[in-house]
Amino acid sequence: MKQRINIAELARRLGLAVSTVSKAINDRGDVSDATKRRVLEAAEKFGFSPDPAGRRLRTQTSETIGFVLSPPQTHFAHPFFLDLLMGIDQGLSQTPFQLIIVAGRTLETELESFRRLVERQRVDAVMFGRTRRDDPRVRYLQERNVPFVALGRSETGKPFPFVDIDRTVAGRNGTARFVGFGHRRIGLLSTPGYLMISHLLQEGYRAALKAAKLPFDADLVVETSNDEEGGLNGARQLLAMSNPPTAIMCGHDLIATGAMQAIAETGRRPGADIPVIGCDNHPLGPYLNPPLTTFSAPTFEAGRRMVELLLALMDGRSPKELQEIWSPELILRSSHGGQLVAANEV
Amino acid sequence: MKQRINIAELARRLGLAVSTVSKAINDRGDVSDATKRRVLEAAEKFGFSPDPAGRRLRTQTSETIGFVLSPPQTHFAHPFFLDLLMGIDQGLSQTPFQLIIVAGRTLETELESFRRLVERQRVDAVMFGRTRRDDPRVRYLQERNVPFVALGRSETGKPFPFVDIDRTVAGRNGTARFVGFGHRRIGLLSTPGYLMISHLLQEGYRAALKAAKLPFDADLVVETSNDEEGGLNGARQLLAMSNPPTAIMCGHDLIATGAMQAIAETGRRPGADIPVIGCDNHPLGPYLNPPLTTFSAPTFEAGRRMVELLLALMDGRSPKELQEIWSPELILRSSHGGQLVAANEV
DNA sequence: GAAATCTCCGAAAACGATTTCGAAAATAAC
DNA sequence: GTTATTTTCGAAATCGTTTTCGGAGATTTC
Repeated sequence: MKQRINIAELARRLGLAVSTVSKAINDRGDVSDATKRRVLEAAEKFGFSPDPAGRRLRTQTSETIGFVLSPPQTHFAHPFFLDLLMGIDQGLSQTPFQLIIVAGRTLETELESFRRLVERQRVDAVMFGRTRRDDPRVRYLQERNVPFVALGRSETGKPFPFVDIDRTVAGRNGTARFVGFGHRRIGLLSTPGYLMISHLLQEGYRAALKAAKLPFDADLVVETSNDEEGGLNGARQLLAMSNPPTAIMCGHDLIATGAMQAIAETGRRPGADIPVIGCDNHPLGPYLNPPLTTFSAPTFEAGRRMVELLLALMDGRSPKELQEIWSPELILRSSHGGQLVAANEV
Repeated sequence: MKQRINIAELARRLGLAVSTVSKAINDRGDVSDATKRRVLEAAEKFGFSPDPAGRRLRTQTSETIGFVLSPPQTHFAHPFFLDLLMGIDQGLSQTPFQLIIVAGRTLETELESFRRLVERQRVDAVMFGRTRRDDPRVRYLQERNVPFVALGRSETGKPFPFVDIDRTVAGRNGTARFVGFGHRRIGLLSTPGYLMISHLLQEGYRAALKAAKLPFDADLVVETSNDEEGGLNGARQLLAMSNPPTAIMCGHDLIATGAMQAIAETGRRPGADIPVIGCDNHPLGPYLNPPLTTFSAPTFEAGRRMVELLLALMDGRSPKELQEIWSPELILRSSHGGQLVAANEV
């Protein structure tokens, strides 16, 4: 292990005072350009960089932000989140902040993860996703006054910064597209409605039905887990109805994947016989059978933007002006069914 | 923001000395059970927990370990790594260590990420994956004497701890299975051979050929990028040969996905006409067309185990006894082709 | 050329914990 | 009851940095 040098030693070698060296390195005023240069060069030469422990102690800032992976993400599943992480990291790389991640184990202990993060580890800020309509995490963080930004909005508490990829437009436009193709009974496979994205998806779905003056049938929407298995089971349930849907809108590509499987099980062709649309543009979507029509989800960009919003927030900007809702775009492949009616989307 | 209390204030309220409180909290000897209990209760009551900044400064340990995501992982792709991360986090959750992750941007700046992590951020240890035959990261970390454990072995430097999911057996058993079905020209779609996993895969492939007394044809192995597109292009190249392979072994399920696409493009049926086997048990494998035969990759468990190895290493155990090679298991679905010869795997 | 004003630099005080080492109190030994 | 030994506690040093504030020395102003 190479010998490490501290600021006092560096000052000694330079014949300067510690304070001067510190100011030079942190570019605070009160030090001439000449000595600043001299210090910087020496720091480079001797491989000095301030020990974060000392700095943190003095400045009372950890220069870390915490990210909590929500419980249902455990085990495989969503490339989505990896992409989000990469975006966040990308954004953070321009700042002095470090990203520390922890995975919430279960829904019950999830808040505990937040507490550990802010009360023990003392991160400067927090990020998370999978917001819920009523979200205890939002309440907790606002109560303790810790800066945070979420992926997704919520109905909880005072305004907070977020980036939200709007599931309403996915629900509305997807459903409307089916309507345009002449479908009158459209199934919706969604994750539980307490999740914000699911709630919004269902809202969009209803809005599209209403616009088309179609009745809402509660039996046509089933809430499942956000994975292939959920899609499989949910679609089986829909298809077993006496009056089954003729098209299925899904809250996620993984759900759509399972749904197409279920459709194939009944001897019908997913896409051609029963069209399906998913959400979030899973990378393997184009390789499914048939290739999956879906809605875009620029997760990487969202992550990067979340960092910007967080920085702005910590810089004193008002949360209200730090809320962004992004519209996903329809990505047409072929699972959405025939080209009967060409362009009829809302 | 709730008022935070420090150890001095807690000691004052208890009528004890700071040192006593500290010892009680860290369970160092030299303090009676009675006062220890008293201190612990008071800490709980007043919501005190030691400021990590102070502790780190004094103990000269950061209690963080860094994980570097390798560059090619950027943008979507591998659920693999998320799973690994979850495993690592799971393992770490029993320890005082925090996980901080950074994403190496490009191969050139990757070492820079390591340097920042150990020289500036001063993590106590490091983890990474995607080892290479000649791996500068290994060299750097060993040189600086920082504890680390890798996912995958390497040919670089002195022994170090790792968990390796053995690609040799995937290459050998996959190829052997094709041989058992009577194939004599077997294609191999691998990632570049400087990656350890690819090198091992190719070794396994050659071993199987040798065992079956089949000639090795360099034209039959093509190195591509580790994603769907790589598989697509690689398989196109193989199929365009004057004497194309009749079966294709792939270094990853994503590659296999692209390969099956390429096969379908030529009007042949992947699986039935040209069988394909992948690696790493991608969660969507069962939903591909046809369902993908692959090799298991218990990434979550590997992550958890890596943490245990790391802890053992930091506890003074010799690196040599902290190396584990796990054999992946064949997961039969149907893309490996006909049941011509029933059970003929090695 | 003296006074006023700027520029730089340095001494010392935090920040909050852990750890060493010596002292006091409690217990044991005789 | 005195001494020896063990147990329990406390004072102070230390980790490495940033920041405040005062004081030289250089520069300008009249």
